[in-house]
Amino acid sequence: MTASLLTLLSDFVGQAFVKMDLEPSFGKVVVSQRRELGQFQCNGALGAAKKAKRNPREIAEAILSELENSGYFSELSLAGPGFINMKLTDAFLVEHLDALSNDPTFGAAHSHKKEKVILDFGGPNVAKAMHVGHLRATIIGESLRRLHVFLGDETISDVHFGDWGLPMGLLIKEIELAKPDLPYFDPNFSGPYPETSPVTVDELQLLYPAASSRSKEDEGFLESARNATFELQQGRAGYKALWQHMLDVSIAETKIDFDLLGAHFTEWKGEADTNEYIPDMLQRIKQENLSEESDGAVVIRVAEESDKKEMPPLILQKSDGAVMYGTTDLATIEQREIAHKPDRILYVVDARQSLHFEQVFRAARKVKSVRESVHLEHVGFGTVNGTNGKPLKTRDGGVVRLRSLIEDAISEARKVVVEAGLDKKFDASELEDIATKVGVAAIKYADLSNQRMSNYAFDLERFTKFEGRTGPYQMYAAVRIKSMLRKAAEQGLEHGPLNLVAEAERNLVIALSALPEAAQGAAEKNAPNILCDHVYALTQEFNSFYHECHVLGEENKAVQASRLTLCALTLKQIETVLHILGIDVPERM
RNA sequence: GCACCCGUAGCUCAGCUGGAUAGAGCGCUGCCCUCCGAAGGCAGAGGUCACACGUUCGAAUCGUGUCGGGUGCGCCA
Repeated sequence: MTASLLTLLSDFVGQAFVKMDLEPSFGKVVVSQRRELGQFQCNGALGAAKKAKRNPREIAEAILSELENSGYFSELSLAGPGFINMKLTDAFLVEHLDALSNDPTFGAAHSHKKEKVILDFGGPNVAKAMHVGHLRATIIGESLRRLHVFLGDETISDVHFGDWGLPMGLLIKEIELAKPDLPYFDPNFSGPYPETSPVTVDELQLLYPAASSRSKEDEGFLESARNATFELQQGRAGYKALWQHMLDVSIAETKIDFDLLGAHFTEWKGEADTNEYIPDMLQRIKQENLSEESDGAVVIRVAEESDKKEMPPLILQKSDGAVMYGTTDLATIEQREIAHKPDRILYVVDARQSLHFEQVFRAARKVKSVRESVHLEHVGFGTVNGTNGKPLKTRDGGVVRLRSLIEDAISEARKVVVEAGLDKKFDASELEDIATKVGVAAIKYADLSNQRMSNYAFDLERFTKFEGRTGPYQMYAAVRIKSMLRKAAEQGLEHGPLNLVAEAERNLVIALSALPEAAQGAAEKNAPNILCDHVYALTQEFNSFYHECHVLGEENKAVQASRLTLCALTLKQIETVLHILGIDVPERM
């Protein structure tokens, strides 16, 4: 494995700072924002000067003379109040890239401390079809999962089904109203219960809204649903059997969506999986005097002296005896700690849940659910709005189903692909594969390239233009390289050692070298948009190169062989990053 | 009322652990396919970084306050 270029340079420049009794961290080198002045820059002299109360230009000059002796740089200059601009020799760039070409992570995993990371994302609910709200949870969560895999972490991903609260009681009672003769409601029925579900997933999706609105009008119905929830949690056989059916048909349905989006889960657990564990946990917390009774409910206080805001307690048990999702979340943390001993648990859930997670995390610390070192984090995200800036709705004001969203994008892609004449080049199945990949890539890139916490407008018309800064733009660049490499192979052209002769080639090498920092930054901040920026900068750099430097028509065989190597490496990196973003690149498009 | 998130070009958004001339896409104006795929490239116009004050040699970035938008605040998830 190889260290990243920027790390190497930063360490090297850092040593020069150390020689002047300054901290090595001032040596931080980044890709230059002013490319005409240099390939890389270091602004550390300014910060160091401030801290040491010295003259920044003098420090920079001393650093510069230190660097000059190394032979790594073809150009070094000092600008403004103390900016150091650097250009590396071609030999240095080539040597570094050679080392990188055998590293599947391009140096990104080199300095990464390996961890065991649990990602909790997806979060579908029984009976409720996945909707826009699940789009971001799934796309961002899966991307973070792939990022951690890329960096060498061990990952566990749990879909964490919403399958245990009041909605279950509401559904049970609603089904009882519709089909009272089913055996599930008869407490004297001794089984066995039917093997097939009495309700289809489509029926469930009608039953839940019906139950929900009924509960708002009919206090008695709500009361019976609460009671059914409690009885379910206590293990009433008929309810449990019915619940299992509902869960099974719901899981089958959500798998279709997750497959479409390429989300991968190692665990299909839900809130209900904590049920057996909860009594002991509550007992333990009570014995340790960490919980108390309040208005008939059992709560755990999580407010702290330093709080600026009001921090309500976490309710462990409602006054009717049933537990809520805060309790199952807490129990889930304990189960994960016992089963996996993770270093990190990430919850990719809507930002509106931030108070809830703060309560749960505080409770987890208070009752020592996990070792202190375990990092618990709510990775929130903003809402998906329509073009009017308000939450996305269908024309008649309903919830937009995730499935229809994806299908719309794919059918839009299908149109574009046909307009481009691809239907004459490829058979029906390849065409469909391409349309699917293009449509899904458009949605994913549009979502991931936003800063996580901001809301964004879902504008399918804009997403499906497939021009400019879009998923398909990146795919197109990759496909074009594939096409070129295929032709080169057909002509028997060999790849060869790097031999940089054009500025566009050097720029491309520099763009390639920036992946480790992008990947690590994305992991630290849980921010896939940093990787979106990186891959976009890379494809742009490649496209410039592509127009300036010909490959197949190049007469100098050494230059041609070098360019083939460069193209292959660029392709590999683009595909690698797109894969982290959940975007598949077809062979042709 | 209190807390959190957001306010950057006509539109949609990056940049926010302070650093040089604030970037991109769309849209707009021009170029570039008798050489590797034009879903592409090159160039141009377009900005009081919501506002005010403060910290600093230096602020879109940090602090305080104001305004505007979104969200949340005990028995739903």
